[in-house]
Amino acid sequence: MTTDASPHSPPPDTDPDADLRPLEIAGHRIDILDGAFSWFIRSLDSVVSRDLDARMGHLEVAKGKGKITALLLIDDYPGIRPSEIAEVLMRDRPTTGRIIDRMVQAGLVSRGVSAHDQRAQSLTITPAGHDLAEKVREIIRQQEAEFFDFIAPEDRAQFMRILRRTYMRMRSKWT
Amino acid sequence: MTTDASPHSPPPDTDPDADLRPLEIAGHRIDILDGAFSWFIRSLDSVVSRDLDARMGHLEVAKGKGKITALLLIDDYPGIRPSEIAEVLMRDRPTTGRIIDRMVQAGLVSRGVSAHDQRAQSLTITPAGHDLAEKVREIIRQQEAEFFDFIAPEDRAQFMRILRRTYMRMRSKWT
DNA sequence: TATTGTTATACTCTATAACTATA
DNA sequence: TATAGTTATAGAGTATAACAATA
Repeated sequence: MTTDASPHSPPPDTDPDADLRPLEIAGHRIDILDGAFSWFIRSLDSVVSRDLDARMGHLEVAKGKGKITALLLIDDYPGIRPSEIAEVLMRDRPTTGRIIDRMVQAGLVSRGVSAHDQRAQSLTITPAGHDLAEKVREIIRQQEAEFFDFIAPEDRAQFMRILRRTYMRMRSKWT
Repeated sequence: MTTDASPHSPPPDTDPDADLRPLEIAGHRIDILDGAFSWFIRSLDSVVSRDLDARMGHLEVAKGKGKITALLLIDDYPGIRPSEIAEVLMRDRPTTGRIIDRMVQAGLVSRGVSAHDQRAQSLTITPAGHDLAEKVREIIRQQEAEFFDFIAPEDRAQFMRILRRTYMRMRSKWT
């Protein structure tokens, strides 16, 4: 474990018992919440999303969930359908449709009709959309490197493994 | 696609390499997103929050983040101040104030003036608020037991440890 | 009859800046 | 001057049900 002196060195994490102590904030123990997976996941989400919004600045896809994923999917899979995007997002179709509406209006994506099914749409990226996708990918890489730098190197692989597992299992609950 | 003959059978959980394979959804690999902590945390949040909302039904504190935490804090710490709640929530004071407004209007919480500082408020729970807090605690316990049942027993302690660490480190970023 | 996607409605949360009252 | 909290405003996401068109 390196002790690379960071400019803003965080509180001493040298205490091996730190992981076992009850959480204390503003002088109050957060007893009930401590121990609840849901509370941590929801709290983490707020902070990560706020940081991401700040990094996205005023790009078309800032704010909310789903826009980034939808953009990158369309960029990677020309002809993908809204319902497929909805499946990845675990959102309903009205919500997904509105996300796509925006991107079409912003000139990032264009809608076509699927060759195989007249009901379905075929989504493709525009040049402007592709440029944005590249920018977004770079921002995500930066956030991973800069924002999550506090995750101990020895924890990274394990954290990612558990997150992936959790995500895949959650999908089955979603139906 | 009509060539959708590919078997949909997801990887059996028995496969030890499942953790290493790229994620595939709706027949598409989610390459760039796979590997990003932010994406998993944000996706997990959506599902957990939706499940929680469903369990909360039409209780006063359903939907959104912060209401549950605020209610439980006030129930546990009579006289707590809005700014302390804001610190736990990692939210600004306008947002926190509005959460409290609601609870006051719903008769769950009452506002007083701090004995030590005329500027500050002293929040206390009402009988109705206390009853609700008890219900909420039970719902959270149920969700932890039922919804997160898919987290492998051997992963639980480690996942919680990493989540707690991550949460505490994130606080320093919040400022 | 089931599926793909849209429309309409009503309810939320969020961010920012400007304001007051007290310390 | 700094802190505690409020008000005002503008912008966005969310859930639900009902709808049209195609399979």
